[in-house]
Parts: sequence; structure tokens; C-alpha cells
Amino acid sequence: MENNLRHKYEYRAKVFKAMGHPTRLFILDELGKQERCVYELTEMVGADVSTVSKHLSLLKESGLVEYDKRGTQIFYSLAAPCVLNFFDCLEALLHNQMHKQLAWMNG
Amino acid sequence: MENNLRHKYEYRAKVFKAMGHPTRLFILDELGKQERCVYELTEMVGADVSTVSKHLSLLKESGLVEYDKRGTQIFYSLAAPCVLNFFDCLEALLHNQMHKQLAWMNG
DNA sequence: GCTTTTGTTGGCTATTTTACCAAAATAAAC
DNA sequence: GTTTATTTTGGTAAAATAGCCAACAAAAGC
Repeated sequence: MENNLRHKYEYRAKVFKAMGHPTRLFILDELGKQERCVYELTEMVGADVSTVSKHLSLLKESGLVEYDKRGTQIFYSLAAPCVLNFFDCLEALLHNQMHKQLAWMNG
Repeated sequence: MENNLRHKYEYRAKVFKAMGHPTRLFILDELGKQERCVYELTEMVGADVSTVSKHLSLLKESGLVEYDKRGTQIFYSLAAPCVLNFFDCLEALLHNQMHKQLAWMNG
């Protein structure tokens, strides 16, 4: 693979890697509904604040979320709402997999 | 996060994690054009066969690709062509980011 | 049967990721 | 100015990931 192409895919992979964690997917899903501050997300996730903060930092770096500082709180929101379409496609994929598995189980 | 929800997101995350690597993204892109055997992909990627094989194994486990054994060769193909839409969406996202960065640089 | 081609698996090391705690930063409230 | 609430950063240990080599497996050809 040539160098130029490699860079292209590294850049893309960064975004997918950011989505490759249950907690971060949950956060993206929630931010798809409405913006949320770190504290709220922390309560929903049920992990340490520092952990959630780092997850958000990663999402921010990948360009998937944006933030808005208001007072002591920082509100995060979805920068690319199209990621929600990803989820729909994924749902179909998983459904398809399950279907195949059932077919296999039933001979 | 309740247990049921956690499982849902772990399952999803597995797929995104599978896409979170430059080599695997490249492979998915190529399989989007046509099916390929491991040997071909290995040449294109330029890594050890065992490495490519493991990447393919991961993609297979996530449900993104399927395979068909013919003779000594194993041909892999894209199981969920909708992932190609992901790439388009991503392209838009990255473009948007670049735009913002330029705007920032130019004041 | 033996060799060749094509893929997978196991072993190993280096790197990355994750999650928690503690400590520091920042803005508001008193 | 000192506390309070919110968030980020640094440190650290455990777990996961990635890549190569060597060894093994399976099908095809001689």
C-alpha cells in the first residue's frame, strides 16, 4: 500500500476506532437525542468522571462531537448526525447475522 | 448503564472496532469492488500473510465479510455492502473538519 | 506418496487502550 | 478570598491489539 493511501485510511480508521467502544457508542447515541454535559453522561454511563471525560476527548479528536462551554459545565453534541445512519445500517447487519445463525441452527 | 443495554453496545462496538484499523478499512474498500483471495489482499496490503489472515478473521467475526473456499484459495467478499455508505458519510465528516480547520487558520 | 500453493494458528514482543485514583484547572457562589 | 461544582490531566497497572516468524493444515499437481 502506498504512503498516500495509507494516510487516507489511517485518518478514516481514527473515526471508526473512536466508535469502537461500548461506552462511546452509548454516548454518541445519547448525544444524537440531545446535547449533554459531562456530569450527566457520567451518571448515565456509571463510570468515573475522568473515564468519561477521556472518552469524550477521544470523540472530540475524531471530529464526531463538538462542545460548548457554559459556566462550569461543558455541553457536548453530535457533530456528524450522519453517524446515526451508521447505527441503522449496523442494526440491519446484526439482524442479518442473527437470521443466518438461526437458519444454521435449524438446519 | 443496565446490563441489557451494555450488551447491545458491546455487540455494536465489535463491528466498529473491526473497522478501526487502516489495513482492515483498505480491505473492506477493496472487497467493495470485488471479491479477493487472501493472497491477493496480502500483496496489495504489503504485510505478512499471517497478519492479513488475522485481519480477515477479525472482519469475519464481526460479520462484515463472508468467505468462499475454492480449491486452495479462500475468497472473501463484503457481507454488508452498506458499510460503503459509512465511508461516504465519513468522507463528508472529514471534509467538514478540514473546512473548519481552514476557517480557523484564516481567522 | 511427496512437493507446492494457499491460509490459519500459536508464540512472542512491543505498543496501545482502558479504567481508576489523585491532583490540578476553571468558573461560579458565598 | 475561600469554598463548591464541574471537568481535565497525570500516573499507573491490567488488558487488548498488532505484527512477525515458525509451525501446522488442506487442497492440488506431479
